[in-house]
Amino acid sequence: MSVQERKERERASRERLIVATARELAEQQGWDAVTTRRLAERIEYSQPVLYSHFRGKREIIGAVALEGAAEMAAVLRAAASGADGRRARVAALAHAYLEFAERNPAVYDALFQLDGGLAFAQEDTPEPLKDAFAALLETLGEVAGEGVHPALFTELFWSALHGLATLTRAGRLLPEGAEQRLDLLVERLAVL
Amino acid sequence: MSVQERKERERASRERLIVATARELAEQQGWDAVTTRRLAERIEYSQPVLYSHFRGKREIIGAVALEGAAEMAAVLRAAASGADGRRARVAALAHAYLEFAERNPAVYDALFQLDGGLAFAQEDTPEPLKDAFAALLETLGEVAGEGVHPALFTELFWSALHGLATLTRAGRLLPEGAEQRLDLLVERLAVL
DNA sequence: CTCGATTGTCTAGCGGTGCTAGAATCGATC
DNA sequence: GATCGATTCTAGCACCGCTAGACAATCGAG
Repeated sequence: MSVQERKERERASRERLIVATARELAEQQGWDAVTTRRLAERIEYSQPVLYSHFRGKREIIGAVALEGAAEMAAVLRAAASGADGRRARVAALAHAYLEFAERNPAVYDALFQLDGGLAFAQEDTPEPLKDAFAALLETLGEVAGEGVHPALFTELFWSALHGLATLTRAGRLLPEGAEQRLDLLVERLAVL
Repeated sequence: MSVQERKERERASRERLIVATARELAEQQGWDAVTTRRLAERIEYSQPVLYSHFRGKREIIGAVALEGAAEMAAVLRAAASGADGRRARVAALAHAYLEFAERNPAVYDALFQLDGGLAFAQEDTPEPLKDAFAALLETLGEVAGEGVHPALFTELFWSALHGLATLTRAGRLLPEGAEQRLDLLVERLAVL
């Protein structure tokens, strides 16, 4: 059975290559540039090979999103654990979130702007997505305030971060106010 | 010169028809369904006619966005002026914003999710967009709090609303918490 | 009232997209 | 080394945004 195992390994490796290449191409030239033809060329296979791994382009986006969610969760936890005190932790978390969005725009788009065919806020939500939310919840749940459900507070705080991330990137907000907006958000929304 | 005037009127009327049809089609079946072919067929002209009015599809989206911005500004002002007291005004404004986004998803997408080729937060920003922001500012500027720049506070509050609007529509937030999230946002972020 | 010029609109087609049927090739097994 | 199943490729579909060039309708001058 070793032959079959080797084939499965190679297949899995090729799948990782597809996802990594899609992500790389998207970060370099935007998701519009990620066409099945270009992607196939970059991995040095023909187009139909992509469809033996994924149902379609949407699923490839979804795979990038899942990978990104796992990374984001790690980044958020690292930021939170590197700060002392509630206020500092929340500020570090918020800052890390926006920085992740800014440094990985294509991944952020895959997660929240594009249709990756992923389920959210329900039973069959993939684990990495639930975990990324959990990472937010761990820090934000502490500052929800009395009588406020931690998850609901986290949803609200997250929405604000998401709004800042997307509107900033779309050039809809004055760039010089970024830091002040973030301070204000932490100071006002969180019960410190 | 009456002939020329009539032609100009007819041309302007056809342009309105294009924008209205694009909007209608987008609300009915989503922006993906708004193709130049389908749009041309609906207005009973051939494709190239669209390009005698707009540089391309992006500009048509932009036209829908501008129309939507004007409507949104009116809706926001109406909501704010129909409430007494700061707290009620802010709550009414926020509620009206989210309701507009929910009831006009295609217009909201044209404004903030899709590329309509419009400038933002700078000199050459079209008037309706500046005015929609102004409508927010009129109510929110009052509750920025001491030492906080009203425009910056408005940007933050708007970001939170935008995040709630987009994440809600994408099914990323638990639907039953909508009202509570909104209450919390108003209560915490605004200085009442 | 006719005729040429101008304006307006359409047909047809370009290069691109996501995706797939069926041919061709590869490679493990006998 | 031949066979046969799994794998990969070639070629093509219907659709996309957009445009060149043919055509028709309209206008102004004689």
